[in-house]
Amino acid sequence: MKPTVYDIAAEAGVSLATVDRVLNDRPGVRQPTRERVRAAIEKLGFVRDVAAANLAKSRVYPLTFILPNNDNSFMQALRAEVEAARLRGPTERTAISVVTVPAFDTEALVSALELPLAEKSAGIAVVAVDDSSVRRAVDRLEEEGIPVVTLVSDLAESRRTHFAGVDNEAAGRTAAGLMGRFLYGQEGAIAVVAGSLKVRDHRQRLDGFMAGLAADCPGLTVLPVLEGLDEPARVHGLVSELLKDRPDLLGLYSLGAGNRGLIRALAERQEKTRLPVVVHELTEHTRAALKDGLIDIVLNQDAGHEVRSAIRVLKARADGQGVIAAQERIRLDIFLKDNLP
Amino acid sequence: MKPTVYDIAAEAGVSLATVDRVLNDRPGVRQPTRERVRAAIEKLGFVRDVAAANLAKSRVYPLTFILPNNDNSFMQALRAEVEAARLRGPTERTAISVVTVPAFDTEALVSALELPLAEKSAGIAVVAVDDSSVRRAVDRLEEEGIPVVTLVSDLAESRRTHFAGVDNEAAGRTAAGLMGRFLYGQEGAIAVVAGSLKVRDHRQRLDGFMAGLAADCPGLTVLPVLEGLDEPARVHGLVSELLKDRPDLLGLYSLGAGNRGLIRALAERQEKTRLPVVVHELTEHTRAALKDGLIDIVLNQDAGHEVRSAIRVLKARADGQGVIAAQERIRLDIFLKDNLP
DNA sequence: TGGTTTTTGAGGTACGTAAATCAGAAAATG
DNA sequence: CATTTTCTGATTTACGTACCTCAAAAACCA
Repeated sequence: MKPTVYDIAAEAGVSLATVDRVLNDRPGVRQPTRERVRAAIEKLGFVRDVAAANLAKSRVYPLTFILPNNDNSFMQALRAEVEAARLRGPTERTAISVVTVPAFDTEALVSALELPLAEKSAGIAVVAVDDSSVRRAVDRLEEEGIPVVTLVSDLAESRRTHFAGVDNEAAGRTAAGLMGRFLYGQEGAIAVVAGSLKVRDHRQRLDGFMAGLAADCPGLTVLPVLEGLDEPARVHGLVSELLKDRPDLLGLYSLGAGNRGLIRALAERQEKTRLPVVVHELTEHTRAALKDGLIDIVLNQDAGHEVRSAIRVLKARADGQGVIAAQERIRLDIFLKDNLP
Repeated sequence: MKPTVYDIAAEAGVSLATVDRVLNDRPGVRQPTRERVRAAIEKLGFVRDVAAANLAKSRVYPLTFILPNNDNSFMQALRAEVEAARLRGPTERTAISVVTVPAFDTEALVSALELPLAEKSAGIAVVAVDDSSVRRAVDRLEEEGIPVVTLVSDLAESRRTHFAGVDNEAAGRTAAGLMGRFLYGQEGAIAVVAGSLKVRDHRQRLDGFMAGLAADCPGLTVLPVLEGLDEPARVHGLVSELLKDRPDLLGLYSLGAGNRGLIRALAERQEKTRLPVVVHELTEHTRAALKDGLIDIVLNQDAGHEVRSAIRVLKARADGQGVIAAQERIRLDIFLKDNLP
C-alpha cells in the first residue's frame, strides 16, 4: 500500500496538521520537528498523490502562450495545436491564454511578457526572439518563480526552464550530411534559401549546414544565401532566377518557410537533370512535393509535440516535479516520401 | 466552472444516485429517465473528472507486459523501459507485471496470454509473434473486454486495440530511398543482412526495402539475403566473407540485430572505397560506428516511447477514453552522426 | 384491488490531500 | 515568574466521484 499523510504523521509522531505544514512549506514548525517529518517521508517513501492534491486545491494551471502572428504554415499549425490544447483544458486542469504578438517585434514581445496576465500565470510558453531585452524579461519572470519555456525558438544564455524545440544547428548539419551523401564525390555549388538570417533558428540551421559541409564534403561549395523572407512569391522569384542562371547547380537546401514558391519554381524547371532538394517543415505543399519527387527530404519539427511537451514541463515545474527527460526531447523528424505519416 | 454530477442531477431533475447509476451503467433506471440524464450531460457538456473518479475508486490499472527474452540490445532496452515504467507505477496508478517468454516461442506466448494474471489485467501489452494461435488468444482477450496492445511487432488481422511500434515496411522503403539516393546512377549489387525472415518485422522491412528499390532504383540489385540470427558472431562471419567475396559491393542494409558483428567486419575491411551502410536500432555500438563513419544511417524505434504509449493507450481504453492519435504514432527515427541525441 | 417488483431519492462514507480554525503546549522574552 | 510568542494537535470542511444502504414512490401484475 502506498503510504499516505496519515502514515507519515504516525511515523513521525506528529499530527496531520504538522505533516501538512511541512509538506506545503507553511510556517510554524520548528526545525527539529521538520526534520522528523522529513525523515518519516524519506523512510516510508511517501510521494504526494498529485491528483488528490490537485482535487483538494481545485487547482488549475493558468498558462500563457505568447505566439507570433506569422502567416506561414508552421506557425498556423502551432497556433492550431495550442488552441487544441486550450480546448483540452478542463480535462487537464489547465487554463490556457494565448497572446499573439507581431512577428519579430521585440518590444511587443517584451510587453507581452510584462502583461499582468503573464505574471499571474503558473507558467509561460513563448516563441522567443533572441534579444537581450527579451532575455531580461524572461529572467525576471523566472526570478519571480514563474517558469518560462521557450517554444520552437530558444533564448540563449537565459534562465528559461526548458526549450521545447529542435536543435536547429543539428538540423542544418543533418541536411548537410544527407546532401553530401547524395552528391558523393561530385564537385560544384549548392544553393541555400533562408527566410531571414536575422532569425536565430535560420542562422543556426545555416551555421550547422555550413559546418557539416565544410567538415565532410570538400568538393561542395555554397552560393550566397538567398533570403526569401518566408514569402512564397519572393522565394519563387529568387529560385526561378537561380535555376536559370545556374544550370550546373548540384543541390538546394531551403531552411526557411515559403516553400510553396520554391516548389512552384522546381515544377517549372526545364532541365531534367538530378537536383537533390532538402527543405524544412512538413506542410500540405511540401508533402505533395515530396510525393511527386520534386523534393527529396523534409526536415520537420512536430508542433503538436512541442506544445504538449511545453505544457507537461510547465505543469511539472509549477509543482516542483521532475519530468522524463527523454520524453521531452523534441526530435528532428526526417521524412522521405517513404515514411510520411 | 466545469459542471459536476450535482449540476447534472439538478438539470435532469433527478437525484445524485440516479445520475451515478446512469454514469456507471448500473441497473435500476428506466429508459426515459436515462435519456433525461444523458440529455443533461450533453447539454452541460459534462465530462467526468477522471482523477477524482480514480481517487474514489482507489483505482489502479493492473497491466501485464509480455516480453520475449531476446538477448539483443533493443530488447534489453525495451525491458529496461518497462521496468522504469513499473517503478513509476505508484505515481501513475499502474501496477505493471512483466512476463518473460522464450523468444519466437508461439506456444509459450499463447500460454502467457492465457495466464490468470493476464485475464485479471486491465490491459495487456505484448511483443507479438505473428501466428494464428496467438491471434486467437489475443482476439479472445479483446472479446472479454481486456484491451491488448501489440508492442514493437504487430499481429495482422487481429482485434488488438492498438499497435505501439513503427511501420516496418515504411522503414524498409525508407532505407531503400536513402540507399538509392546515396548510390544515384550507379549499377551493381547491395547486400541485405537480416536476423531471420521468419520474424514478421524483418520480413516486412525486407519487403519494403525490395519494393522501394525496385520502384526507384533500376540499376541496383540485391544479393541473396544473409540471415545472421541476430547473433554478432554469426553476422561477423557472414559479412566478413561477403566483403571479401564481393569487393564490388555498393551498399549494405542490415535490418536485424547483432550489428556488433557487422561493425567489426566493417572495421576490418581493407578496401577504402565508399560503402554506404544503413542499419536498424540505435545502440551503444551503432552509435559509436555512426560517429566513426563506419555506418551512415541508423533507423531506430524509441523503446521508451513505445512503452509509454502502450501504457497511455491501455489506460485510456480501460476507461473507455480516447487518445490523441498523433501522440501515439511511433515515429521512425532516422539518425545520422549529425543528429544523434 | 392488493401485492410484488422496479425505480427513484436521500443520505452517508470513502479516496488522499489541502486548508482553515481553535485550543493547548512549549518555548522565548521581559 | 508572568507574559507573550511560537509551535503543535485535534478537528472540520472541501474537492468530485464512486458506491453502499434504506426507505419511499411508482409501475406493474394478477
